[in-house]
Amino acid sequence: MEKQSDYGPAVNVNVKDFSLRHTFESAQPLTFYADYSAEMNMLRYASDGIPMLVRSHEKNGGAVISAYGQKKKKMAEELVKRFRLDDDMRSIYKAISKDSHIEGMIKKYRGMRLTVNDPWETTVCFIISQFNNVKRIRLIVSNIVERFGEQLAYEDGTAIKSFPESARLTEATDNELRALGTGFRSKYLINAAEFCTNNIDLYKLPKNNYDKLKERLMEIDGVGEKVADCIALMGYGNLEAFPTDVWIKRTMEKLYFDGKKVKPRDIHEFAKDYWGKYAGYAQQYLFHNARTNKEQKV
DNA sequence: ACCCAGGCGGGCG
DNA sequence: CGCCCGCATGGG
Repeated sequence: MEKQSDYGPAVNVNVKDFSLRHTFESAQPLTFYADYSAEMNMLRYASDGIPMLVRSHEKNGGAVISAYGQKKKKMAEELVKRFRLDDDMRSIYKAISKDSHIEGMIKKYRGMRLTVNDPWETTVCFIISQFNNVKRIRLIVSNIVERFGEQLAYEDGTAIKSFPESARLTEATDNELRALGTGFRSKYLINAAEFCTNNIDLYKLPKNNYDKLKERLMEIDGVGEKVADCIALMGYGNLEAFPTDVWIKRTMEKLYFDGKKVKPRDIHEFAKDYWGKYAGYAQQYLFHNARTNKEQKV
């Protein structure tokens, strides 16, 4: 590893309540393919054509986030948007701290942020996520970036690839995608690439209208209720979304339904009443806690 | 060997 | 509508 300064000039952002490690480990789109070093607390990825190296120095409840790359202003904007640095975590924590369960999780994973990712990138990631596990999702998404991503370079020439746009993936064949490990999801990806390139503009969807946004996203092949919730939350930043996967279902039944089996619809209804406009944040803490406590490496 | 993983679409009643 | 099934793949 060369010196960080070889990657380009630095821009620094000061925030409270930020943990790069907890954010990376909580399995969100960027973290499926970005290169993270726990030792350095550092993330490498390219966003919107800009190669970035992000380091976070965290102490006493605050953090200095530094990005090294070639466009300081763009990088600062990227950091604020991607990691939701404008969120006042104190007030969000206060709003969702409805019981000792959530309080404990906030204490354990304080600083874990939701991320806001490119809508198309998020769509691909969560189509791949279905009937799959996080380790394999990381492998498959990384394979797609390596195979179809645009080749870019840091200031010192170090190579990095960006997430491929939908038009690029319309050129992919079923066999090529299956070779990357996508399995039965390959046809969803092919249909989604075509649809998102020619039939729907993901960048003009009503991101603040939760019901309408989900309805439009579910027009995409391979996108159902749960994946649409993930895209709404992590692709559009709609915090009302409460993705209910197997982990959330289990932990919600255990903590809030007296161990009884309930349907996702009941969980959604509960979450909306209980956590309201910040339900999505509660979900991410519940999800990460459930996975971490099971010590599942998958 | 068997079970599970950030589910979905299609078919049937 | 609700329910049930098959689906690729690798790790525990």
